[in-house]
Amino acid sequence: MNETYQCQRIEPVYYKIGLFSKINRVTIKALRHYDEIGLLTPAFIEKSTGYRYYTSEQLPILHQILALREMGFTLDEIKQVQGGVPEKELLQKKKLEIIKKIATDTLRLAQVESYLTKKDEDTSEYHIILKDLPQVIVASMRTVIPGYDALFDVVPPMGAEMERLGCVCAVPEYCFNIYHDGEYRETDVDVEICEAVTEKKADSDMLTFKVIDRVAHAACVLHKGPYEGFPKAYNAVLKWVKNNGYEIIDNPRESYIDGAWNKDSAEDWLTEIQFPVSKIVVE
Amino acid sequence: MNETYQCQRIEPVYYKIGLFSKINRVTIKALRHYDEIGLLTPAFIEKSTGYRYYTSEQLPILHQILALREMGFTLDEIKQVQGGVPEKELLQKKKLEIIKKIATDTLRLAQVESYLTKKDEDTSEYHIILKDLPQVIVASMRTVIPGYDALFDVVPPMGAEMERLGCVCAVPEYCFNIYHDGEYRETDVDVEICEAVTEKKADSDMLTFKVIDRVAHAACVLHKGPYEGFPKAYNAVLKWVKNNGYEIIDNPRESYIDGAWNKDSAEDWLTEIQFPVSKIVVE
DNA sequence: ATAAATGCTCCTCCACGGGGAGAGTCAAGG
DNA sequence: CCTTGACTCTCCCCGTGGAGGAGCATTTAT
Repeated sequence: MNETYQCQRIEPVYYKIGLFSKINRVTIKALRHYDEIGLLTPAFIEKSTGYRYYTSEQLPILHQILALREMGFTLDEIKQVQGGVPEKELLQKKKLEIIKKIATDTLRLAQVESYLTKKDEDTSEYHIILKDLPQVIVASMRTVIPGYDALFDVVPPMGAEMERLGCVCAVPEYCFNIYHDGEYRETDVDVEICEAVTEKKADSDMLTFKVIDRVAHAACVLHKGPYEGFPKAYNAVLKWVKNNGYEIIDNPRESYIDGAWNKDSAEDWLTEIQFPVSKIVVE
Repeated sequence: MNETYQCQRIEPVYYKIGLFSKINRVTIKALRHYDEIGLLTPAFIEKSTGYRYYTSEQLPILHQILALREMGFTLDEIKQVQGGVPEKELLQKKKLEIIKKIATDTLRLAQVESYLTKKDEDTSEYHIILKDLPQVIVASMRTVIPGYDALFDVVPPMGAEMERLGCVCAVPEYCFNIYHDGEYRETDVDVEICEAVTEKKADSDMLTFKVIDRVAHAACVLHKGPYEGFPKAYNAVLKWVKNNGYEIIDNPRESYIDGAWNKDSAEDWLTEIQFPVSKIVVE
């Protein structure tokens, strides 16, 4: 039989995998994969050779698979559709999924861009991350000090008082300051020094015990080096918060990790600045 | 040594993996994984037990990792950053990546939505996919026929003529019509019947041979059943094209896959409708 | 008859871990 | 000193959606 015009009448009943893949612009690998997972079984497989043979009846199924795949469905979801799960339901679900993905990507984009612009003016190495701060019980001492240096004078007595009351520090250790002034100031600073403990004790003149609620989202930055560098770190966080569509919902905390008590060089001091924030809802 | 206020002065030099994971809200699995791939090595690993011990010096590195990860960097890319590859470059690259991803997701969203609205009014099962139609050599016969039924009268003589000229059909077989009327009409239809062949022959009165250029993007839909159903299929494609931000750039093709020549029942006929399209660029 | 093209199965790889098995370690309390 | 429970270790399999390749069988064309 020659291969001339007859081809229009004599349909090649079976397509081998290579031809079928060319017709539909799908890779052979993919077709075999679909067979493997039972998504698209060839019309016929010759037992002796294992060759897969497809017919035009597989075309609509394959088209459906390709269409759904393009829309971002996983092969498993496509299988569900074939299994009779209402397509509409899955489409709705998928729609929400995509919307969510676009939202997170948009956020990422903003983040990357905020990094890029920050880099332009300032080569600092701040990395802002969002954290979830758990609820803690703290021993708290609120006082007004003449300046930041005075911190070193008030902390040791606080430690002594905690010992006297039999406090046990929480693990992980968490010691932080909250500044209650609405603005940055160098003198007469209204500061609250908090130390996480395992349980409440009776309040004393110096100390009060309280529960500090969980903060679902806090923009945090690690600052390495002496405390003079704090303003830069604060600026980095503030800029990030602005650029990424958050707003500050509470006073920031300074959490002391490494300091004079365990590191000789001020260059090795480590502090984390934590800003409770909340996503601004745009409508 | 008791565990009271002293904790502020006696830094636990080493954090075990569990504590370190709690402090930073990272899973233990992830920390071990980072160690494995050399992204964040613990400060010290005890040889006898294999326990990993971290110190506060790992904190900034981990923060950087987390920040970059949140921005969508892969661990490998983060490793490159640590290896000295300029961060800025990668950020730029990542930015473009994200923009691209948002674009495709937006497209997907449009597609899903177009499906959802279509489903509301019409339970048809059309799946539109984008294809890349390759360049082909065709034997072409352009003629005006009184009506669609007349197609069956003109195709057989065309086959005979092809045989006379010694044509060899291409594999995969590709036989399609192009309608040159600007609008839909029932009578005096200007149709061009094309059949892909392996090489050009001399033109005859009936046939001309030509090369049909590749079409980078064609919106395609498979129609199963008799030809009366075509309008619905056309509508589905047209709606899809509109909803997904494409425009039609050429006449549609009807590609015949199964028909009267090999299927007894008209319900089994299979035709693909192909619209050359192009993405509308929004600026 | 022989060579080229095509087909087959089986394997590893990608990113980012999750989940669990089975075993070894650490700290506190009795 | 012993137990208990919490913690840690390594090792292995699982998931996406295939890509890439090795090694071997089959078909097709010259």
